[in-house]
Amino acid sequence: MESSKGYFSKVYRIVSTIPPGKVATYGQIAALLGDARGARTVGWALHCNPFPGLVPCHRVVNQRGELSGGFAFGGQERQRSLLEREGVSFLPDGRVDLKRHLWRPGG
DNA sequence: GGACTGACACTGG
DNA sequence: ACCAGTGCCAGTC
Repeated sequence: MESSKGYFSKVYRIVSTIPPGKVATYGQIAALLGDARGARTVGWALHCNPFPGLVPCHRVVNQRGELSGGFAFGGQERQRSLLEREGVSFLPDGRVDLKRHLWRPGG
């Protein structure tokens, strides 16, 4: 974990702290890292996600509640299925209801 | 050291 | 609320 890429490891750690049934935005994770402007780097770190299963990247969505592309876990449907199984609700638009499932650190 | 890339966020219209 | 443009950061070539 604590490899040369400390930044990445931090991302994986924070993402792994996201409880089931909740979703966090890249900006939120970046803010926890201390770099609210590093939202892009966070997404990239998840792309490099060397530990799928250990890092629930499927719980990480963008500010709009949209899931990642179709290359994440084998398709958006795969990601959506995982979230639905955890109790996450989806809007008719296919987006996550951040109003109900937005992860609140400390809350 | 410089340039390009990438699963984003913010601001303005 | 949405779309388009801009800025940020770390990693790789």
